[in-house]
Parts: sequence; C-alpha cells; structure tokens
Amino acid sequence: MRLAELSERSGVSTATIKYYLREGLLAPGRQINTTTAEYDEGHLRRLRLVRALIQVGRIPVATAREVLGHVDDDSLGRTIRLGAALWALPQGAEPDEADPAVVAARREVDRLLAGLGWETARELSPLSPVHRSLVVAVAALIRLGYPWDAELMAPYAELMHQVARRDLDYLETHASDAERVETAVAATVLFEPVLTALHRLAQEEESARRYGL
Amino acid sequence: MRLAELSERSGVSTATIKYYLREGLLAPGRQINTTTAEYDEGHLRRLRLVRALIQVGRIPVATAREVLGHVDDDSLGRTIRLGAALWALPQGAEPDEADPAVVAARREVDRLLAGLGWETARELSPLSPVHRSLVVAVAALIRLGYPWDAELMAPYAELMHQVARRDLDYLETHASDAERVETAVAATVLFEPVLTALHRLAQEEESARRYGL
DNA sequence: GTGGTCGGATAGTGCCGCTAGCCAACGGGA
DNA sequence: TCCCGTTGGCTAGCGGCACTATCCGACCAC
Repeated sequence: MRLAELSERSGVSTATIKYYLREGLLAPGRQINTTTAEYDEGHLRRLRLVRALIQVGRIPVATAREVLGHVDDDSLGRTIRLGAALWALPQGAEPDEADPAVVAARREVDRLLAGLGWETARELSPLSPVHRSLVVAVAALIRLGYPWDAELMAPYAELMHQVARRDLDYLETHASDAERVETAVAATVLFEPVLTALHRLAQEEESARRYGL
Repeated sequence: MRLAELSERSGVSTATIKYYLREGLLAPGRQINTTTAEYDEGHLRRLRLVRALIQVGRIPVATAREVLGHVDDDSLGRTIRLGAALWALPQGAEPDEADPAVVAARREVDRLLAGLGWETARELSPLSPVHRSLVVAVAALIRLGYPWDAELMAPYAELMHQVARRDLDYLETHASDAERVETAVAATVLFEPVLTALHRLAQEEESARRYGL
C-alpha cells in the first residue's frame, strides 16, 4: 500500500499523513527506493488510532507522540509501558499551591483516597498527574463556593470504580496479549467521551423525569 | 470595586478581564464617569465561573459566551434556559453519515436508548448535540475494530444514570432557586473533569489490584 | 497642575494543527 | 524509449484561538 491508498482507506489527506510522519506519530513505511515507500495494515491501524486520539480524545499531537512512544517501547514490560503511556496523557495547568482552594481540595482528595482504601492511588498521589488534575478540578468547585468534600465524592468514586472494573473486564475479553497496551490506551482515551456523553444524556433524561420538559 | 481590585481578587490580569468584557462574557461595570467603572461581588462571581468554564471545563470562549447568554436570558423559564444552556455546550465535529462506522454507531445508540427506556433522549435524538457526540465517539471505537454495541453500553449508561441522579440531588440541596441555572451549568461542566479524573484513578487502582504494580 | 490610574481601542503574539506548493527521482504504460 | 503521474522530503504559510502589549485621552487625588 502506498501513500495515496493509505490516505484513501483512512480518510486522512496525504498532506496530513506526511505531517504525522514528520511528527513521529506514524512509523515510516518500508522504503522501496528514493521516492516510494510501502505501508501495511499496521500503519493503517495506527493511523486510525492517531486520528481517534486526536479528534475524539482531543489529545494534542505532542502528547499523542509521547503516549504512542511508550506503547511501542519494547524495552519495557507490559505493565510499565501501560503505566508510562497513561502517565503521559493528562493535560491541564499546574495547581497553584499558594491558593487556599487548592490546599483545601488537596486535603479533601487525600481524605477521599484514605476513606476508599485506594492504597495505590495514595502512594502515587504526590506524583501522579491524574491526582493533580483531580485537585485542580475540585479546587475550581471550591473556589466557586460549592461545598465539595470527601464524603460527597466517595459515592462518585465508587461508581467510577465500578466503571473501571467493567473497562478492565472488557480489556481482558477483547484484547490479545500483544495488543493489550494499545487497547488499554484506546479504552482509556476513547471511553471517556462515551462516558461524558452518556452522563449528559442521563442528566437530560433524569431532569426531564423530575421537572418535565 | 474597580478593575484593578477585580483583577487582584480573581487572579485574572486586567488585560484578560478587558478581553472578556469585549467578548461579552462579563457584563460591563456600572459606569461612574468616562474613565471609571464600578464592579460588584456579582462580577467577581461571574468572572470566577468564566475562568472555571474555560480553564477547567476547557470550553471555548465563544461557546462560554453562548452558554452564559442563555443562563442570563430572563425572558425564558428556568427549565428552558437550562436546556438551552446545556444544548450550546457540546463541541466536536459533525458525524459523516456516509461512513459505515457512523451508521453502525447510530444504530447501536438508538437501540441503547430504546432498551433503557430513555424516552426523552429518544424523542430528542435526531437533534440533540449530546446524542451526536455520543455517536461520534462510538463510531471511533467501531472504526478501530472494537466490538461495541448496545448491550455493552447499557451497564455504563445505568451507572451514569446513577451519577446523574446524584448530580440532581446535589443541585436540589445546594442551590437556591435563583441561582439554580448557573449552578446546573457549573455542575455539568465542572463535575466532568472530576469524574474523568476519578475514572482514571479507579482504573489505575483496579489495574494495580489485578496485575500488580 | 501634575502624576498615577482608569476604561477603551487596536494591533500583535505564540501556539497549534494542519495545508499548499515545490522539487528531483522514479516507474509503468504506450 | 519517452513521458507523465506519483512519490517522499522539504519549507513556508494559513487560520483560529486565547490572550497580551501598547497607546490614548480622560479623570481625580493630592
């Protein structure tokens, strides 16, 4: 398969594919001569993943490169690779530790994790980017004056834990060992828009039931 | 309160506040003379909301203007205003109806809503932007070759329905009538990053429990 | 009266995700 | 054998977005 066919089958313009190649999101094809390269089904698959991450998952190109770099890093074990890939995902600003809302948010998040017994999350908490983005989001709610503490978050966390168990069950049944890291990344990034949309639909539905249209 | 104080108390630069005033995200202050305007606590509160929507909720400035416009529209009833505000929220591309993945995704989403008995969502489905973004996200998963049908989504939808019930309970206990629309918008937009972060934390935790660190 | 601050306006900046155009080197069909 | 379309590589440019910097003339406190 050459560039034009890769473009046609993926629906991505040749100019954009060239851009992804330049940015290292897509491995170069097998060079046949100075002016021709051959791409395979793996390239097509990866290209579709890249598009999904960027367009549906709203991940910046630079972040996608980093994440996919970890996915492809054969020098590491599966679990580490996955951890590194997910570690690279979060975006968003650093919390300002001088802000009292941030201090309060951090306290509540730590209390939440303690109450849930999420020991892994607690051990990693000073470092984890996910933990940081949770603190930032909670701090925003507190700053707006909404009471938002560990007791309020706990049931939400339990529900998301149920979601996470389903995610991993899905992973175990639908992905072979070889592709598990890639599938895990896709699942983390692409389930989120689905969850968000279901959340909003559920809000609309429940709101209509309680208060009418 | 004048511009400088509004800036100091909100942590937003005067240049940015001027920009928000220009863009209509913030009502002008009470004009004292040609060169001075007076702002009040309401302006401060709104400014913090705007910042939260844009920075934490990642909503584009133009969308925030539209959403807040609906929140402030006194000519409509509360329910309508809220609906209009939430209607304006979603971002993201239009689905390409010629794409077989999109067709399949739409079919599964419709089956899902029928199975759940979410009649409101079904009635609005051809129009609702949330419905569209769900279709786009599901289509991306299908395009990547993941089996993803109504039966798989249903338990996720039920869980998000439980989340939505909590959201509305929270709204009923923590917001007065007057500020309910504003609170509802804040809740929809700002709970999402919290949920997303909890989701990823739960994934990390569950993954560590199943497979070790 | 004069220095500092105000609101208002305009132009510019930096980043991001492409996109367009050029080039010389092939290579498959007539 | 010729020739024209396509290729990979390269560089430059574009359009949108969220600010940001600067200037200006008006004003007010001292």
